Amino acid sequence: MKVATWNVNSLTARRTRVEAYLLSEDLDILLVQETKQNDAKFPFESLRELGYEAAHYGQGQWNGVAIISRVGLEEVTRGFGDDDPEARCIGAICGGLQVYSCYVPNGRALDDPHYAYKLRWLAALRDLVARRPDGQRLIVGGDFNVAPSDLDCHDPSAFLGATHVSEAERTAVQEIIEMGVVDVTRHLHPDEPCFSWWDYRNGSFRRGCGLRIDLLLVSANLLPSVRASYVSRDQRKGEKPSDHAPVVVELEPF
DNA sequence: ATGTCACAGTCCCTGTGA
Repeated sequence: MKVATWNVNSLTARRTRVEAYLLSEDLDILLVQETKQNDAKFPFESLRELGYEAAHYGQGQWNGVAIISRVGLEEVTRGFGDDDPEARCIGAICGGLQVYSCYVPNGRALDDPHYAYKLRWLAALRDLVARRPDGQRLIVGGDFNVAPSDLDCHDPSAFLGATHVSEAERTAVQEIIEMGVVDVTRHLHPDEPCFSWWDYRNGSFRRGCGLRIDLLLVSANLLPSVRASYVSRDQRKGEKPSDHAPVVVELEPF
């Protein structure tokens, strides 16, 4: 079983790339963020021809999250069941896994109301993880817009006073992890940066100036099944890349 | 180097968000 998360920065602009990646990577489940399209535009038909079902929570030109699966897709949930007005979380049961695709608010700046919204949003996600049923196999994947530690940032000194690295954001992510999930890429690669995002500007990718902000949080009961986790860096290369690369986890059958 | 994308509307440029 192979599961990936990918902020595609517009599925309209990235559809061909996403479809090619599903096949080349032989994915069972892809958790997508920033589709930036409404449900009417989502390529359900095209994905079906490739053997995938999909569920989409779209919001016009902003946000938008999806789950693409070839191992079943049931019990789809949109949002947290609270009053979040933005399309940032979709859940489903696929192949015996409860999966969520999450697009955590950016925050913009520490003194911006969007930053407070980001912290509230992460607290709501923590509560969602906390109240899962005993024994559930859970994967929460997405663009967290938080670099959990300094190893996840190419230049921590350049980010002083910025979002993505603040103590409150890191604490909020840590509080989710304390609910019994594991940041699986970091768990398997304790010393490598494993960046997943590089700014389009400044030749950031070429210069290695990235962040690790796309995470796969897997419930601890899945750890014995975990075989590998890695970043598909090649997807940041070539024609019209997203500014994010996909992050993958491979699981043995359970 | 405030250096790139993608989107929608003001519609072939500009403002916004990332």
